[in-house]
Amino acid sequence: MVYERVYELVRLIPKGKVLTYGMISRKLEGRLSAQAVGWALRALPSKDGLYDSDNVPWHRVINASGGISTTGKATSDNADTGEVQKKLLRKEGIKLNEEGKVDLDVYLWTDFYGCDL
DNA sequence: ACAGTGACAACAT
DNA sequence: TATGTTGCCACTG
Repeated sequence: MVYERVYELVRLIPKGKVLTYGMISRKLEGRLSAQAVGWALRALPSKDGLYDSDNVPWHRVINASGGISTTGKATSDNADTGEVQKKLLRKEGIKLNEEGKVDLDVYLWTDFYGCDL
């Protein structure tokens, strides 16, 4: 399953850093569109074995503007994901600006392109 | 096999 | 600056 590549990548994000969907997409070199990266996380089970919300820091993945995309459209097992994500980010020391966005200049995981997978 | 369904991004008004 | 449009592609039933 291609989604698992995304999960593996997300698992490598250091605490206190974030990545954007587009960056992950580019890292996977066309295997997956930015949108598909989002779908992968959307499909991430809350607790179901190898890849779940316990060992995949999905909250460190945000959109190109540094914002949270979950939009409250969540499924039954992930209701208020947007708020949860903000909380988790703050817990890791990531501060959000007035618009509730992450400051990419500060928290973006720039070494990402140097890491291999 | 087929259609519906999405946590996005880049570009064009 | 703010919307609209288009390309995107794996997963599920």
